[in-house]
Amino acid sequence: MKKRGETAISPTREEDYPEWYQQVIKASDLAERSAVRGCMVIRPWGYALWENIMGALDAMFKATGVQNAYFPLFIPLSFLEKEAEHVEGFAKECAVVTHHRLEKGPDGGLVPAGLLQEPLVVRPTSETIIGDSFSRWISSYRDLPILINQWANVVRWELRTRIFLRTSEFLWQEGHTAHASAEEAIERTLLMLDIYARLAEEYLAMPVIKGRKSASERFPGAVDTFSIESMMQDRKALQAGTSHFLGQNFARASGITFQNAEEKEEYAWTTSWGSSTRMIGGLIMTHGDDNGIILPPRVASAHAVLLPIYRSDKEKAEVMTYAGNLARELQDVRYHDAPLRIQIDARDTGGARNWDWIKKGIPLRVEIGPRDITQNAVYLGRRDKGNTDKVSLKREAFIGEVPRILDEIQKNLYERALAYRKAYTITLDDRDGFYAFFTSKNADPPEIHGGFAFSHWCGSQDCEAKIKDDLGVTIRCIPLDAGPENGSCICCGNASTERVVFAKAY
RNA sequence: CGGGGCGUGGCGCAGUCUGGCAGCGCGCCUGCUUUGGGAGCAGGAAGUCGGAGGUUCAAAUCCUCUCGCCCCGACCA
Repeated sequence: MKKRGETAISPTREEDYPEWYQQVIKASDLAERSAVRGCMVIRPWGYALWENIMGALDAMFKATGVQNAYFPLFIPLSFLEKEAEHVEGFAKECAVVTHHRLEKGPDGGLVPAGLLQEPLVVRPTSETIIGDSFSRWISSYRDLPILINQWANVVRWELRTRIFLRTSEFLWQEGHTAHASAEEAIERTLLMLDIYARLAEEYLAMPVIKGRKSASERFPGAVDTFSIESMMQDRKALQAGTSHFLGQNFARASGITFQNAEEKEEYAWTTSWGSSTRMIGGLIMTHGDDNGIILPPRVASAHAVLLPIYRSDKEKAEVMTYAGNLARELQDVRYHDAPLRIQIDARDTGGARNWDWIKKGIPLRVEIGPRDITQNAVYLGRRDKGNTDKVSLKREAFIGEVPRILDEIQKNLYERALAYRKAYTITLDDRDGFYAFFTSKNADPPEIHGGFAFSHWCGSQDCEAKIKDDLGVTIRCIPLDAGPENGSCICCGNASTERVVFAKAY
């Protein structure tokens, strides 16, 4: 690792973005690779972040009537087979449990024994097993809607993993609802999409585009898939949450029926929606800089760290008392209906201690030394500003101002990310310009290039596939807030009625 | 799963071509001196050189096999 270099993280984003991503996670103590292929260990600093994300989402879900429940990790193979498209979508990445016992093998090691009659699939998602429950819970239209969420881990046996963005096991929430009408189910699908957008924009400070997926990007078995899409600092798109209208496909597969008011039996209309630890990857790539991650205050693992500065033992005692009292007072301050999260780092490691917290992305660093005690003040550094850009504030004023300062940081991060996205979002109507936009000037390694292109698409899967083959660019979504507009397809030139978002994607 | 690259103390790396005591920087531990922007000096701990097998008097280095990681591609949240 570079010491006393220009930046705390090496390489920089510019030099090697994927490697920067790995290094920044390592340097921030968010997570690390594990002994198990493709799986990660989420360390306390990262898990606290996830807990805050969970807390925010969970409250929003519950405010719309959703209840939490828990379903088994194991899914009978036969359940997965019930929905044809669904099987096809997930079959390749399923982990399968075939045995239930270990025995001593001939060479002293343990070998699986006790073959299961029916193999169990480790859930890649839970539509089928939850559908099984729904089929028994629902008999009348009076039982509907049913609005369930579970916080769980899922396993998808990925060929290529990237920490937080695509791991074989990941943590997520999956919501599953059943309704008496298609309209109500669609309304729920879009409502949950809105909640994901709110989480991203208000809590993670990540501007997103809400949209509908093209048929080829749809969830296996869904009638319609919606997503929120966000631009990372390498200008690739990251899908940070998805919401699916499943029509009656899964109801049919799982036998979820109800008797309507006219005494007729009908299949229910279902939805599912999910968001995962992948959002943490998005957070890192949206806000991180060459000195580490930058945590938005609303979800930050901690809001402020107090850094006592002292020479003698006598000074240390005084400074520690001052810091301890300050910490207690700060913990009584409410920030968005919760106490401030405060840490004290009393390590006697000089300036290196500062850099640790910069790399960890904590919003506020509060230095407290003898000088501050004399002046009844604190010396404040902000992660959204330069590392040496610090100000002295009177103690009482600081305590009163913290929520406002945190909100200002939150806003700055959002504005910065939005400005970045705007700078690399382009409306393109000519094919050559489109190809040039998505082609790097350097072949190996390619520099950071491209972005989001709003272009017309005729709706043909052939055009979509051609652009993907030629450029590695896909349709991220068909934006919901854009109205119809006549134009010609960026690929084939045929008539088109709307613009879609093209980008390279994670 | 195909192509490329890389595995050497916690992190970053040199050493491999041309076999000969396992090294460097940072971090860590102890002591002293320091301290408002990555402190200095002295001492110290920490490695089955990814793993297995082979060649050799001798292997981090050569050969065979294998595992893992990273990048690109296909697939996916």
